[in-house]
Parts: sequence; structure tokens; C-alpha cells
Amino acid sequence: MAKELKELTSREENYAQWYNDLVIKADLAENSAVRGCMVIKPYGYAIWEKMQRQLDDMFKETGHINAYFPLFIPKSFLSREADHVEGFAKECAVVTHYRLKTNPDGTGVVVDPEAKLEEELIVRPTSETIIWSTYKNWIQSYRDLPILCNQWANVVRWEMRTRLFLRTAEFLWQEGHTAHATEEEALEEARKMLDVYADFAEKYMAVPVIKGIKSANERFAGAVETFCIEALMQDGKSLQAGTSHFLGQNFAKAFDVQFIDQENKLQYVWATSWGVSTRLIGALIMAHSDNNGLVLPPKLAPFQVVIVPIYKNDEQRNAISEKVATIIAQLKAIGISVKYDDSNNRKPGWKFAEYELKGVPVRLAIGARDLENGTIEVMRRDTLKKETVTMEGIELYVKDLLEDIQTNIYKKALDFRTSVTREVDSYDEFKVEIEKGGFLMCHWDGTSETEERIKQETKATIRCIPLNGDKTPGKCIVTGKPSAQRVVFARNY
RNA sequence: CGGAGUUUAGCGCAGUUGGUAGCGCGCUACGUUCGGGACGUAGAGGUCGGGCGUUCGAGUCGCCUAACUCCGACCA
Repeated sequence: MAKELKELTSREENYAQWYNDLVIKADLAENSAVRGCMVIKPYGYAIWEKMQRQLDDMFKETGHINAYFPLFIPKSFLSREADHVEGFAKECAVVTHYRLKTNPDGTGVVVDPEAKLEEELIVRPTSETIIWSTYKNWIQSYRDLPILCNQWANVVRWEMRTRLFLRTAEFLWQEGHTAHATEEEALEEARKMLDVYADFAEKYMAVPVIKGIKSANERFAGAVETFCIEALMQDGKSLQAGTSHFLGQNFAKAFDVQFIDQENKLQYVWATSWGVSTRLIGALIMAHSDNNGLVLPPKLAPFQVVIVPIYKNDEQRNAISEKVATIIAQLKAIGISVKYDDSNNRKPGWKFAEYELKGVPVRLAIGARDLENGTIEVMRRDTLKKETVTMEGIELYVKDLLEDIQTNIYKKALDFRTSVTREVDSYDEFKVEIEKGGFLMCHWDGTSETEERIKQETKATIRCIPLNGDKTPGKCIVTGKPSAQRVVFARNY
């Protein structure tokens, strides 16, 4: 068994610190010179690229196309939709000038006061406004609908307190923005994309999620209905992993986007928007990793297999490398990504620890002894179990193993979630149970006041009203008023 | 935006009553090693976060300032 890393804080000791340590030590990201902004390092970005590629394929399969809208949004656009501006105004970066000049005393540069913008520009916190001001020109008739656009972009939300991947001032995401002729179609779109996100989370990230509807308190500013997927982290806190909004006609009305329907009548367009961000990487880390480092699902690992040679001299090293070249070819031929680390400046033991820290799903170790016996040592990252197998057919063995790891870490996460999800029927019990973390399934009277009170008193919020599952009515745990179904309460990120 | 803490070599840290800066890791070279974070020898690497002050003399004392981390409030 691997010994635990000295430098990595253990999860039990301090979960938040464990997460911070892991992000840095696994080389995923680091803090930058700009407060609240992060540098996503190559290994971390490789995970994002894998996510991007998969999601992009899924968007294309569901009929969407990519486009790009500007980073800057005229200030006046943001005030067009009252709820929307309310939601974002406090955290917007504003561009006021367009030019610098050399400081008169020769020390660096200053903002040129002559170069003040007539209308200030907002660095997008999200793109609904710029997009709907554009869609106005794209839409005249029902024949122009639907519009199913997505964009991959960065956005800026000036957060007071930030954490790598989980909450940063600038982050990467995709935002889908669709326009529809009917309410039903837009609602169906919002639901469809929620399903896409849930599929992605469960099948690729191996993170089980609850699909649900946000309460009014948690709803996106400007949306009629916000759908979400909620994931449970190992410390018992919930993390919103993706959202899909049914925007109704709010933005169409704000930007006067109307179309002529088949009866030659003018109607406002129906809208959706949906997004996931680099925050998913935070979810990935917190869902699976352990005290030895990252545990990555094979489907998103930058490389799925690492091969470490064990040799005493150049002669052995060459002999091993020759054999490894064959194995690499066999693995690649069936679509398995592999890294061969034959660097001479680290010993095998060091490499073992390093690749465990980085969460590589499978490690193959091969030494002179293996060459003689026709064997190879295989270790799986999720359980840290080692075994020695014959080299013959190793690629198929690894293929099965990768699938098994993908399934196993999903199951592990699901079992954990099941074990900390429980029904609670009294507020007294709730106050005790919420301290233990996990999802509490409770009846709620449906009012913002009750939710707000629970939040103030326990720091827990309604993560969502689940779409699937038990729909048995009951009584609110706080007020005793009727409740249509249990909702998910948790503390959250 | 409030409370606390930190800032000294690439990283992690020590530095006593104020006397001119050190340890571990890493890095470079050579050698021995290599099946779970190897070892030896020889090196390189510092405007002590920044500014002002006290002093013959400041990493150390005082004031100001900045950044970062954690805890709150706010939020994807």
C-alpha cells in the first residue's frame, strides 16, 4: 500500500485544506498575480479540455451550434431586465477608459483621463443581455426559430472570497442560449439540457447527481424556473454542478424580441440558458479523491495509464523500453491514452507516489524480473490494489480495468451519498442532523420565508426540489403547513 | 466588507536581549544507486513583501501600506 504523503493535509484533519493542497500539489492550478483569479496549469487544463470535448459533442448531438459573443457588454443592457441586474450588479467589473499613457514623471503608465468611455462597458458576468440584443436582429418569423447556440467563454464575477476552481473571479464555462416559438418547446429544451448535464456528470465524471428545480431564493436572476444538478461532496456538503434555466419571455420582453407566428401574429420569443463551468473540476476532485491525492475517472483523466520502468542500468532500460513500445502501441490501438515515464532523474518509488497524487487511473510497472517472466505489475488508483499479470493481452486487461474503475468510483460515490441521505421530519432533529452533513430530505411549505429562516438558523438551504423520487405529501418541518413533496436540504459550496 | 494569521533562496520554514542571514526539500555537476518518495561529494541561488521612521547599526523595534491564507457576511 502507498504511504500517505507527508505534505498533503488529510481529509479528516481539515477537508478545506486538503482540497487546497491537492489542487496545488497535483499541479492543477495556482493562484495568480491578480486577486481571485487562477492560473489553470496544463494538467488541470487537460481535464477541462476532456470535459469540453465531451460536452461539446453532446451539445452538437442535441442540435446545438457554437458561436461567440463579446466579452464587453454596454452598461445600459444590464439594466434592461430588473431581476437580472439585481442579481449581478454587485459583482461586475467595469471598463471606464480605453487608453493608457506614460506617466508624466516617466514612471510607468497611468489611465489617460482624456480617454473616458462615453458608455461604460461591463465585463460579462453572463451573456443573456448581449445575446438577446443580438437575437433581436436574427429573429423575425417563426421560420427563424429555434436558435440553438452555445458559446465557450470566460466570465467575470467579482467575488469577495475565492477558492481555486470552486469560486474564482474569472472562470471558464459554456453558456447555451436558445430561442423558441413556444413555451413548451423552451421548457423541453431546458429539461433536455439538464439531462445532458446529468448524463455527463454520472457517465463521465462518475459523480451521481440529483436533478431538481431551484426554490425561488436560489433561482437565477431573470429566470422563470431554474433546473439544476446537485452533487454531494465527501465532506457532506452539496455542490451545484450545473444549471439550466427556463427564462420565459423575460429577456425577449426586455430586448423586444418578437416574431410573426404561423397565424401572422406578433409574439415574444421563449428562451433558455444553461451552463457548466470549470467548477466541475472542483466537483471532480472533491467527489473521488483521497489522502494519497487525486482519483480521476478514466474517461476524464489526461492520461489513463502511466508506465514506470524499473531498471538498474542502461541495458535493462533499453530492453524494457523496447517491450514497453509494443505495449504502448497495443494500448493506443484500442483508444487508451498512456504516458511512459522513463525519466532517469526520479526513482520508481517517487514516480509511483507522484502519479498517485495526480490520480492516474492505472499504473503499469515493468522491470527486469517481469521481462524474464513475461509479466507486468498493474496498480489501480481507486483501490490502490496491485497485482502481477501476464504481459500477453495486457491491453484488454487494462481496458476492462479502466471500465471497472469508472464504474467503481461512481458506485462508491453513490453509496456514500445514499449513506448520508436521510429523511428528517422535525425541525429539532433537522438542527442536529444538518451538523453531520449530507442530504436531508424534508417537507417544506414552499415559502421563501421558511427557507430563509432555516438558512439563518442552520446555514442550510434547499438545494433543489427533486424531479424524480418520492412525491408523497406531508407537513413542513418548521411550520407544519402542507407540503407536496420532500425537498433536498444541505449546506453547500 | 468585518475578525484572525502569514509574508526571509524556486518551495516549506528557523532566525534569541537589535550586531550585517541559516536549515530541509528542490536545482547544477560527478559518482554509487534504482521492485514504494535513495545516498555521498562539490556547487549555484537572498533588494528578509513595499515605504517611512527610531538607532552608530534593523530580518528583529514603531508607524503606514500591499498581497496572500483561514474564519464570517455575500455568491455559480
